[in-house]
Amino acid sequence: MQNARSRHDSMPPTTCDLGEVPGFRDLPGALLQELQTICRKRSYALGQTVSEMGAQSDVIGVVSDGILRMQKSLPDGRQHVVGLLVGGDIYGRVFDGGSHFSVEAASDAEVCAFDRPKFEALLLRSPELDRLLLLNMMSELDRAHDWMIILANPRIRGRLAGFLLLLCTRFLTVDHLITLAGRSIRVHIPLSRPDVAHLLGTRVESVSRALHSLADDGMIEILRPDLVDIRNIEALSEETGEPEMPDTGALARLIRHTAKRPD
Amino acid sequence: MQNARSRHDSMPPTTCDLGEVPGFRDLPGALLQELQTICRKRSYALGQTVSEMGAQSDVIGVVSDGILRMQKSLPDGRQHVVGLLVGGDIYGRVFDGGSHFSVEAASDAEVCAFDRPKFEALLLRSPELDRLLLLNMMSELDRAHDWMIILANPRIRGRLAGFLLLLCTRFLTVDHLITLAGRSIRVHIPLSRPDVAHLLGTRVESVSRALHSLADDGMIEILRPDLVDIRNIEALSEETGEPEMPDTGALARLIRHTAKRPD
DNA sequence: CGGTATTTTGAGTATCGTCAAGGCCAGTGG
DNA sequence: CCACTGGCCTTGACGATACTCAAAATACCG
Repeated sequence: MQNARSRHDSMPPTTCDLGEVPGFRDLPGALLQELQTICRKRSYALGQTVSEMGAQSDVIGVVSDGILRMQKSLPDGRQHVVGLLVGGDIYGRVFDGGSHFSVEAASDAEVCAFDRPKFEALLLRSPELDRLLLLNMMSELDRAHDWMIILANPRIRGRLAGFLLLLCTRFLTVDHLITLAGRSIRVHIPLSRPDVAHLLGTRVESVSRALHSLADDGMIEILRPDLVDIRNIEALSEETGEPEMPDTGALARLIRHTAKRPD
Repeated sequence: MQNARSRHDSMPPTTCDLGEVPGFRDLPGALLQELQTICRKRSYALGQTVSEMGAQSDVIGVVSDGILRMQKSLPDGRQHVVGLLVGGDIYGRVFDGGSHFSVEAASDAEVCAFDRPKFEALLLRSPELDRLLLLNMMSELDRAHDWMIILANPRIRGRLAGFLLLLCTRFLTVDHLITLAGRSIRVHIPLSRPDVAHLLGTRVESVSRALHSLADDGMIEILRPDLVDIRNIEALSEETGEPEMPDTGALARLIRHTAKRPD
């Protein structure tokens, strides 16, 4: 973690192009300009700490590329993942409210970092930015609820199925995490087994077994530990028991996409 | 559900006293006045539907008394609780963002209902109100994360312990849900067994067994199915495995409160 | 007091957690 | 270059836990 260049500057911080970031690109030009002036681009390598839980980092961040993970630090030193952040997502304790989690890079990632006081000042002056933040918060809350429903599945297989489907729907638009390979959906899992296990409330062995169990039933194919092909998304969806899928629309499109090719 | 008076008017709607509601009582007087003029008090009986998931209810609500539950409706008709709302909590799809859940009364409850367009207009003019909403959202998100951690506990006993502790810390300031009886904490569980079971990702039988298991170990005492005394909150806290408790401060105060009386 | 719904208990089975061992891969140092 | 180390993933065996099904007991309501 300290071996290469130190903490925050694997790359020299520069202004970043917010026009590229989903959500921000629709903001009025003048506001965008102003945001540009108070932001610095920062790059993080996989595993680097972006923001500590305890310390008041006084930074508001917007993910511009890659994936970050929110996690709560447990007193015993372990970390518990409570969510993932992708392009356009905002983190940081605005107005000192909530957000008592730390942030780590789940892949090589880039963020736009804002000085908190300046960001808050701008927030008070700009209804558009304020609204963006509010909506962001709301969808974050929605996603947390989706997580809860997945976690509430009594069977590991079901939880894992829900997890995979969540990755599909959430990361469909993002990056190179989801690709369509033939008539199956290729999903990259941006978490290590221990993290997945902890997130799903189980152990690594169970995750491994459940994953291979799904593979044995032909629903998925395991290409690498962190790369699986979904061959039968409908079966996977039924596996969750509760067809309460996040964003059924996107899922439906995916299904049609994969079903379009006969045989 | 339709047997008594119809949907929204068990009591004639009147203006409500926002000065009583936590969070709102600290708002500037002028703003409070303005809020008063666009709100209507509504009363709901236990089990009544406050807000449907699909329908754009065009209402922003603030809980003034009692407990509501947020829940997602599953296609198979069942409902999955994803959170509880108490005095001061805000619900409704502001700016049409997120919040795709329905709301039901978990007890007899009162809410202040705002007309959505008017509320949003006021929101744009008032930084204080906006900030209140944002902070509310953030703490809601935090709580969802707490739920996730509880749900991620591999053992039912642990999940149930976390659930009880969450009730303690969250409802400490609220209503008559938490009372101090002798040197133990009396907790009212505002959910039926099926709801608790579904929320914790298990079955009613397991909930019952886990509850009685905790009782056998002397950590709690079951007075009624929905009323338990916590006799040893520290043991209960350890039971969760992950001392990642929500709001350790309030918990600590509780512990001190119960520990103060020697025998 | 009876009827219904909810909660609890019981028995059997499936699932999952636990412990232990082995394979795979990357980084390290000889 | 290669053995070594450590982390991660997988597999196996066993015991504990939790789910399923069924029935009894309790609470709730008129």
